[in-house]
Order: sequence, then structure tokens, then C-alpha cells
Amino acid sequence: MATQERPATQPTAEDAWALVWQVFQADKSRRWKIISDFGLTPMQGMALGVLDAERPPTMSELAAHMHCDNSSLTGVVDRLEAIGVAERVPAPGDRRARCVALTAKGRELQARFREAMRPAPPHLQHLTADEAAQLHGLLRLAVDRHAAASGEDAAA
Amino acid sequence: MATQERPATQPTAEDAWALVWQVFQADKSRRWKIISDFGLTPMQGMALGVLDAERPPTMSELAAHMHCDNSSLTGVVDRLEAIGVAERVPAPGDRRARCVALTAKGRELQARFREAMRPAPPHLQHLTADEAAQLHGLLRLAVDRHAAASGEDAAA
DNA sequence: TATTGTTATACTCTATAACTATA
DNA sequence: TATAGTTATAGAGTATAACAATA
Repeated sequence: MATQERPATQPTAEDAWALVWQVFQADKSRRWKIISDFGLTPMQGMALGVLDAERPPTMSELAAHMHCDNSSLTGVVDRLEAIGVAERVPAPGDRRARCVALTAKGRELQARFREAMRPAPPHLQHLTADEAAQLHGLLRLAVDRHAAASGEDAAA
Repeated sequence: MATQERPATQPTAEDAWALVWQVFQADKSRRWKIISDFGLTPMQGMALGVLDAERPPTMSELAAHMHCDNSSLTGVVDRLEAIGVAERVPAPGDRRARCVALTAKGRELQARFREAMRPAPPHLQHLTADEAAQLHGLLRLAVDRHAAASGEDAAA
């Protein structure tokens, strides 16, 4: 297949992105089901998924990580506190800031939640082990190069 | 597992999925910016993006395509009608159903919107043309095999 | 009786602006 | 002055349940 002359119609990054989108969207209902089975909403699930038990982030850091506004995060963390999953603790070195820490219940829930969210969606399960590894390799290239480029930009 | 020359250290579909997630999340702010520049919300943008000008779907069909409830879609289409982008028309052959059709303004906006949403995010732009084509090929395999398997399931 | 779509309800997410406490 | 976080506000998305019209 790949031994042909390079066709003018070779799929581009845009074409690949369209399929990424398609796979992600098709999996939307499955993800929502898992999240709601844990008694969470999508944003609560995202917060639980990204919180670092070892290094509780400040509200601002967590908001940046979740790509939402600080004021939006207030309610999300309020609800995580209400169900006993997280708690706000003072930030060392800055009395304005508050860190979001997992409770014992939160750490237990996080472990089970991450486990439930880990499996690849049905689409990707149709790949062979080698194909999956190739897919991972290409995405790893993209992520690493982007990180390197961003790092250089930041350092410049 | 796969008892091959490449042992248990080979990245799996789960690992690839984790990177898909990472790329998609990292691009969240960029997508939101584009959508809001069009005066739309995410759900309105999704509806505008998937609506077929040639074959207006019913409310139920559109809701299924968007993976949301019928009742949630009512408000979304209400707002698209309010800004003159879409309109509800009678469904041929079923007087209960209503189809969502694009207006002339809607078709024009859709063309510009799809164009704005087409570019791949920064992460994927770091791939070479060949790498992007490989990525597309792997995702195409996943999507096609899933469609085939689903089709067989449905036909069975 | 089942389906299509809307309405009513209650809640979550969303950002902007104003506000406080602190840096 | 600038920053971290909350509150107030207004709007949009979310599903469930109840409902009307139609199949």
C-alpha cells in the first residue's frame, strides 16, 4: 500500500483530526454513563481525575488544568466538598490561595474512577496490539514535540 | 496477552486513548474561542456543524447524533432558530416529527464555521505529512472496523 | 399502546463583573 | 497595584417526568 508514489491526496493532519473528533464524540455517551454511575457530573469527574493526591493544586492551578474559569471551579469544588471527596486546605506560603486536596474517601474514589475511565473506547479496541502501539507512538511524537516547542517558546 | 517478540512493554490501546484525551483536552480553549467568535455555544456549534443541508434530520435523529436527550435539544434548536440559523419544518410522512433545516444564513454560517473548525490543533501540526497520514490511516482502520462490526451486529 | 416532541422542574456549568483579603 | 478566590448574576446545557399529538 505505502509503496505507491506519494499521492496528491495523502490524508493530512486535518483529516486525522476529523477522525479523532469522530471517535471522541462517538464515545461521549459511554463516558457520561461511567461518570454518572459514580454519582458525578462531567466537570466533577474531570476534577477528580486530574487531582494529584501528592501535590494538591491551588484553585487557580486546577482551573488552568481544566481549562475553565476560576469562578466556574468554585461551584465544582463546592460540590466535591459536599460529597466528602475533596477539601480546601490553606496553601503554604500564600494566605490568599487555597489548595484542593483529596480526602481519604476521595483517594479511594479516584482510584476506582480512573480504573473505570481507563479502557479505550470500542473504536480503538478494534485495532491490533501492533496498530495500537503505532497509534500511541504517533500521538506520543505529537505530544512530545509540542511540549518541546512550547518549552522553547517559554524559555525564549 | 500478546506473546510476541515485543513483550508486555508495548503501549496498548488504553495508552493511545490517554494521549487522544490529552490532545483533545489541551485543545479545549482553542475550540471554545472559535465557537464563541461565531456567537455560538458549544452545543449550538455542534448542531451547526453536523446539520445536513441536503437532508434535514428530525429532532430525534439530531439528538441521537449529538448524544444528548431530546428535551435538551429543544432549547438548543430554539436558540438556533432565534438567531435565524435554523428552522423547524414538518417531517414528510410523520406529522408528529419535525425536521431541523438550515436557513440560507445558516448554510452560509455553516460553511464558514466548518472551515474555522477544520484545522488540526497545535499538537498534530507537529507531525510530518507522512506521520499525519499514518495517524489518519490507523484511525480510519478503527472507525471502519467499528462500523463494520456494528453493522454486522445490527444485521444479525 | 408506542413514539415524537415540548414543557416543567431542578440542577450544573459558564463567564463577567464586583468584591475581599492578601501580596 | 496586582493577584487569589468568592459571590452575584444571567444564561445555557442536562436529564427526568408529565403531557399532547400522532402513529
